[in-house]
Amino acid sequence: MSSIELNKILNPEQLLGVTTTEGPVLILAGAGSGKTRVLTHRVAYLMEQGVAPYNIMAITFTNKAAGEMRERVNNLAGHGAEQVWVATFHSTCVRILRQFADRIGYDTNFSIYDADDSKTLMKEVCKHLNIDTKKYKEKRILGVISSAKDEMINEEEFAVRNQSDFMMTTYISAYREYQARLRSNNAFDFDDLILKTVELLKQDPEVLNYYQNRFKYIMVDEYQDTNTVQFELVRLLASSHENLCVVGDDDQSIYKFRGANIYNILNFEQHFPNATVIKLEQNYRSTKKILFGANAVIKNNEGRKEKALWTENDEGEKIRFRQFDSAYEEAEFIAMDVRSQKRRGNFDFKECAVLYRTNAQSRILEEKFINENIPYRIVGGVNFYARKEIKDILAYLKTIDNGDDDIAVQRIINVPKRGIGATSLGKVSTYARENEMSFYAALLEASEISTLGKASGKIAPFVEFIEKIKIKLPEYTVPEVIREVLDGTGYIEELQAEGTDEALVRVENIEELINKAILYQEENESPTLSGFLEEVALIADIDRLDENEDYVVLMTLHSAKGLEFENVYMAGMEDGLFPSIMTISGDDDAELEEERRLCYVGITRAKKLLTMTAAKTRMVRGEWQYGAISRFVKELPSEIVDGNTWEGKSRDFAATSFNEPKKSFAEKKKEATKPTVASSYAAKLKEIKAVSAGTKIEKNALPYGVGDRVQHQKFGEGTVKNIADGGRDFEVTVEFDRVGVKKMFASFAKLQKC
DNA sequence: GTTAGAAACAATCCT
DNA sequence: TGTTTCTAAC
Repeated sequence: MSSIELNKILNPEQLLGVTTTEGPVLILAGAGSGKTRVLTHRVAYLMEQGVAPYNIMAITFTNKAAGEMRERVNNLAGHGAEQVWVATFHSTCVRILRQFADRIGYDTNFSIYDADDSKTLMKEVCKHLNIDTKKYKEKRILGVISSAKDEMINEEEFAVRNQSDFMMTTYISAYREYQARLRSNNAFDFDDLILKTVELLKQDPEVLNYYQNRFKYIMVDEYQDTNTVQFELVRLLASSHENLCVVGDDDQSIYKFRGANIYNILNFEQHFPNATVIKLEQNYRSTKKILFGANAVIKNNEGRKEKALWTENDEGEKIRFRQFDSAYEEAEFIAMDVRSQKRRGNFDFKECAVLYRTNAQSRILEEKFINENIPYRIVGGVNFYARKEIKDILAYLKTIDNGDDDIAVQRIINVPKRGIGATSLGKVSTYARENEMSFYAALLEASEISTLGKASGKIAPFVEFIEKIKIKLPEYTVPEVIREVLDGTGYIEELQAEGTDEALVRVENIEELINKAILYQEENESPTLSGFLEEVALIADIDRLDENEDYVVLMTLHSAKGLEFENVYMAGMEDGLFPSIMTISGDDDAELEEERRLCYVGITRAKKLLTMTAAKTRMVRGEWQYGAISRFVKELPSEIVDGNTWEGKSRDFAATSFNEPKKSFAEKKKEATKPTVASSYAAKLKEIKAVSAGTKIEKNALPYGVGDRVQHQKFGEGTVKNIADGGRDFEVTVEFDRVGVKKMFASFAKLQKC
């Protein structure tokens, strides 16, 4: 692709961003200005200029962004593009550490601890150090440690800096002990992945040299979100060639709370005095009215680089605003409006997104979406991989993979119940500490531990079970290891015996984990257990979104960054909720400005239609809360807003055009179906065997038939009247005891035989 | 050692 | 309101 051709598909600023390959470049890319397009074309352009793909690196924050970039680069650049290093910060560091962690005293098959594991470890630390957790909450201590790590302060440095402050002594010792235990468990927490990589590069010139030579051209996406230690990582890698291109938007900096340092972008030109600065100000995403609203809101912020986004797009519809008496009605309106938009052919479900400030708001929305039988997907809240059943299975895998990981071993030694309680565990722990060995190593010698008595007999079968799998590990695929664990523990059977809705959802989640493992096994050239564990450890909920399926997405405003939707709802636009109470009550303007940037991010997600809603009352933590209309709503110019109740009498939304006409129930149900393949545990096991045998996966059968009694999450029990094959899915007719006859697609209804 | 039920407590947003 | 931790009884 020559620059003449590029000329046609890129505007002059974008073109400059693509072709300015040498030296530091800062691209200030406004929302919807085509930054991904610039980055991907830049990679292709570099390759065309003769740069080896092997020497190009692109770093993002989420796997989703990395995946998209990878796909687009592959399409654009073709052969050799797969050698370009496209990865998130965290997976980049994991890859480096898997290679060289032994140089900083870890084993290369280390575990990665998520927030949950870290908390468990911190509890042990507090207990060991006799820290009063009423006074110093584990979470608080972890927060202090995490912030320190973001600022590149390790435990020694932390001690030095705070030695004169006796209020900090507890934190100092907790940090020390926590790190010591991570080390002996051969584990890194999330922050460590980056901090330890930076330490490795700093203390080992050979390794630094190796990567500096490899990464001759570096690109960083969402640069406004980088924290101090991430900046240092990038700086180290780029310091020999200085071909560093960063792309970001200071107006979309919304991660101060996790250490993002906005000065990384604001002071880029000071860090790199010879930097080229390029501004992308033409927006290709939103209508004029939406963009006008976004600009009007963000201009109330002071600490920002001046820019003026503009667009050639249509004028568009006004931004709708509606206030309701309760959050209940608000949610109902959104669900009905989505339904109505779909019915009128305006938007598919997948073109709609509901954004909110706090995860707690999702529950009531979810309820209404289920009632309306609208397919939806909630992003965030409890991360899929943080669910109990998933973590249990993963803990087994970690135990098999890294026996030094005490947290994993202790998590599952008594799951399912083996009659090994806290007292026995304490004895094993003591023995392990006295003999300076890992917990698992101590378990192997359980019969030698005199204090244990007959409890050692209960430990033996567990250890034998793990050892048996370990021996066979080389011949197993990852899904097979999971199957061994499930078979050997009876985990699924136990859940099925329980029979509650919740237990059955857990079974489904395990099925999804198996699916993930199958996919991993198929798509990787050299699949390993460590590799799989690493992949799932770094997966964020947002990464699981699939654009091919037709569902409405519900998520926080934070999760929405980087995404775009035709039709966007911003729910809960109330002072006290958004902006949140702590930013209003505190007198820190910077915090309010960050909330405003968040609002800006929300508005600019919308392409065609934007609707803001508020509730006068909502239930928060068990008590009713009254909220005035958000100040951000009032910052919108009234001429582009439809339904601005704050300026006069409230308007009845029922009288406006999006009130939907009556429709039959059957039609409604039909619209809310989700075309995926039904699944069952038995079918999943069949898949595992199929994959292991190298054969094709077949379409699954349903675990119930006509005449069977089934259970639905919302509608309760009923009898199956009919099952029709609808191509990719089955359409099931059920007569429910409480709510009558309903037709639904099997994969969406998630019916369980009872 | 396990379990159920009571009491305490919770403060956004996330890799 | 929803979740986690504590307590008491099996």
